[in-house]
Parts: sequence; C-alpha cells; structure tokens
Amino acid sequence: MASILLVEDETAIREMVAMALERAGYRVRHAESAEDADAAIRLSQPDLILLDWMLPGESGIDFARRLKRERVTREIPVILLTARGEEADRIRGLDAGADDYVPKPFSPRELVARVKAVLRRVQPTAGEAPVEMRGLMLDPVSHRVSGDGRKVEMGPTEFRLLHFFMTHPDRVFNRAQLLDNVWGANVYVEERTVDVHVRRLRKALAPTGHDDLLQTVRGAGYRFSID
Amino acid sequence: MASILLVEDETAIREMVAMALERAGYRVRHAESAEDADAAIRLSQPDLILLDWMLPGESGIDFARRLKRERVTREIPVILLTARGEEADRIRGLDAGADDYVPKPFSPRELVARVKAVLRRVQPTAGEAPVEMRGLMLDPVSHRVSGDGRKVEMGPTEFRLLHFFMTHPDRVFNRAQLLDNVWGANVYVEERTVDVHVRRLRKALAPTGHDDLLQTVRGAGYRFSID
DNA sequence: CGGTACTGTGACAATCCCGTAACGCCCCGG
DNA sequence: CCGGGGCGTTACGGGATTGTCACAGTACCG
Repeated sequence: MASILLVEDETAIREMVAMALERAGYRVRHAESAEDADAAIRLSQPDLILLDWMLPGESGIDFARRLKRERVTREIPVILLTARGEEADRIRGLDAGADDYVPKPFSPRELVARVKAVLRRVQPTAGEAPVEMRGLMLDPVSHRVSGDGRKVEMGPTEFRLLHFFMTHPDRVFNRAQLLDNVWGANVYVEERTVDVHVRRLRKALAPTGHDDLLQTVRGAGYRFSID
Repeated sequence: MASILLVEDETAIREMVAMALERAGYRVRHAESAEDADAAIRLSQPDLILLDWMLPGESGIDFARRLKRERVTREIPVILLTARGEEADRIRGLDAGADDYVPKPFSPRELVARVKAVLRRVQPTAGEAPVEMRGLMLDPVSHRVSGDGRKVEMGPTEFRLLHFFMTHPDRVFNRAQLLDNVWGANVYVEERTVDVHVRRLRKALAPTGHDDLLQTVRGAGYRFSID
C-alpha cells in the first residue's frame, strides 16, 4: 500500500490524521518541520505528502514551492492542510504546486477521501500496476516476475527489493535507505544483509540476462539502471 | 565514529551497554544522573543520548522532556531504556520527545542495532538536484557523471570532489578547505593528497575535454571555472 | 638567468569495499 | 517430529580505492 509523509508539528492533529490514514491501510511517516521532511523524503520516497501550511521554520507553502522547483517531488503529489480558508490562499497553495488543499477543520473521513482521490489521479493504478523495463516484467498483483517471457523465480524479500528498484529506477540507494524502504523503518538488520539479497536477486535474474540492470555504485550503494 | 552519552545509574547495566557500544565502534561517555548528563552534554555534544527511565533525582522521562523543551537536543536523538513495558509508557516516552524506546531486558545486539537505526534515520543523507556546466553533467541522485552525453567514470572521492566544485563554481579553495568539505571535518590527511585527487579527477574528465575546467591557482588552491 | 617554492605525475602499500559461500536459526507444512 | 525454504549473519578473498612519497616539471622571484 502507498506510503504517506505527514508534515505537521501539532501532535494532536498529527495523531488523528495518522490513525485515520493507517486505518485506511496507508503506511504513515511523519516529520515536524521542513527540515525533517527533507530528510524523510530522501530516505523513504513517499507516494504522497500531506503538508501543514503553518510549520516552525520554513512554512509549508514555501516548502511545497521549493520541492516543486527542485523537482525532488517530480512525481510525488502534495496536499496542503491549513486553517486558512480564503479563496486567495487556496489559489496561492495550488500555485505553489500543491495537488489539493484541505481546509481545517476537516474530518478524518474527508481527508482520507482526498488522499485516495489524489493518489488515483496521479498514479492511475497506485503501486499495483505491473512494471516493465527492458523485457523484465514485474506484476505486483500476481506476484510474478518474468524476463523476456520466461518465468523468473525468487523469494519474497528479493521480490520486494526488485519492486522497489523498478519503481525507483536510476537512483542510487545506500544500504540504510534500502533497509528502510524494503525491510521497513523500524527493523534492525545489518547493512551487509542488503548485499546478500542483492546477490540473490542478481542470481535470480541471471538466467534471462537482466542481472546487469542492478548495478553496484562503489562507496554509495546500489542502482537499478535504465540504460 | 559517533559519540554516545549513556545516562544510567546502575553500574552493571552501564558496563554491559558501554562495552557493547564500544565494540561496535562508538565512543561512549556516561553520566549517572540528569545533572551529570546536563554537564556532559554541554561538554561533549554527543550524537545520541541513551537515557534510563529511572534515575536518582530527576527521572529520565522528565529529563527527556526538558531537553526537548529547552531545545538543547533539537537535533540530538534520545533513546529511552526502561523496565516498564506498557504500551502507555511507550507512548509517554515517545511523546516526551524520545526517538526510540528499548524495553528491558534487552540484548546488547538489539540495543546496538537500534542505535544504528536511529543514527541513520537522523543523520541526513544528502541528495540534490543535478548540476550542469558546459556540457558536463553531474547527477547526485543517480550518481552519474557525463560529458557531452558520454559516460564519465571516476572513484567516490573524485565524485564528491567534483560535486563540491560544481556546486561552488568560480571560487578558489585552498587544500584545507577542500579537505574539510570533501573529506570531512576532523579527518587528518596530508594536504598534498588533494593534489593527487585533483589529478585523478582531471584524468577522468580528460576524455571529454572538460579537464580544463578544474584550474590550479598557484599559491592559493584550485578553482572550478565557469568561463 | 638561477633559484626556489609550488604543482604534476607515477608507483606502491595499506586499507576498504563488495561478492560470494557457508552456517545456523526460525517458521511451517507434512 | 522432521525436512526444507527463506532469512540474517559472518568469514574470507580479491580487486578497487586511497593516502603517501619521491621525483619531475613549472611558474615566479630577485
């Protein structure tokens, strides 16, 4: 299921929203400031960002604008949360690159509905769509992988690893990032374990010759190449 | 390696934890009460604080709350150690501003793993926008360099060096500044080492003719020219 | 036009990092 | 209860990377 980054400094609201989203089946991380959020985005590549307008330090709207400008969130949609209800603010928010705008007070139900709507709009078949690269195909629904038509067998962890790589192509991830994204945020595992699963994944991909897509970047981590 | 402040009044636990952390390569200081810890923090600026819930005098959780409120530890993560295992306590602990929570009894291995996880979550992983100059392009996200479309290969240090130069163009840096910014603050290496890596970087850039962008300023250092 | 301080260059040993194989553990199904 | 598959950890070895040095080359001074 999609993972959502909630950027909100007020604990009460944060917990209410987090609970509602988690009940709806989303994975939720949170940050309390723009700086926190920066780090969290780099670490976990959320599918959607819920952003409070009023934040300590850099304001939500400035942050949204900066994200769009830096193209960090090329494909990550942003929803603004705010107590300000004016038409003018709404426009400012959308201008800044937000994909939607939810005025406080809002009901958890309404928020979840908007999140769903935005995810549906932005990623038509959120997360569950098959991915294909250079003849290597992965289908999350049937949980199958094939290379040039031939079946490819692998374990569950390798499957999740490959899925993550294929949905974030051509980016280097260090071992800690992979652990967070594929194993889960609060799981405590040695970093070298990543190497072993990369190796197992490569071995699984070798028969169809797709193993060279998964590249080592010395001193940095691994990358699923698109070239 | 990171330095850790361990606040724990029971000698047996303290020694076990300290040994485990030191074996994992961390520098460990310890304090036996909140007052001790106050002094130690001001003195040594640890990267992480391990805090026992039950302490003589001010309790660990009060101390954690005070630290966060006084913003002494705005960016120093805190892990609470405690015998109390209730869910309610856990929430109280995280509410007080702790970054993680380890219930006793715990294995040294688990503790070390949690310390690692918190540190890697908190310490920022820099990833940024691509930079381009006169056909030379560097993308920190995919960790790739290309000159006029052709791939350019180099080692990790050369990559960091080039990234630094490209994000600070047309400025002269002496060798000490480059060591600080590219190698890291308190690393001792010979200044002439910079020369060698500049040379290696030039060699890597030579095939596409971009090596002349990296200029020597005699008696001052090096500069990445924009002209 | 020397001389001198500074920089470029190639080689080398130490170290680091990664690929690989092997091991033990846990969970499940038979 | 046993067997097997998946998983995380560890040890080892080889190759890439790194820091240092010695020497060659070069700019700048008087």
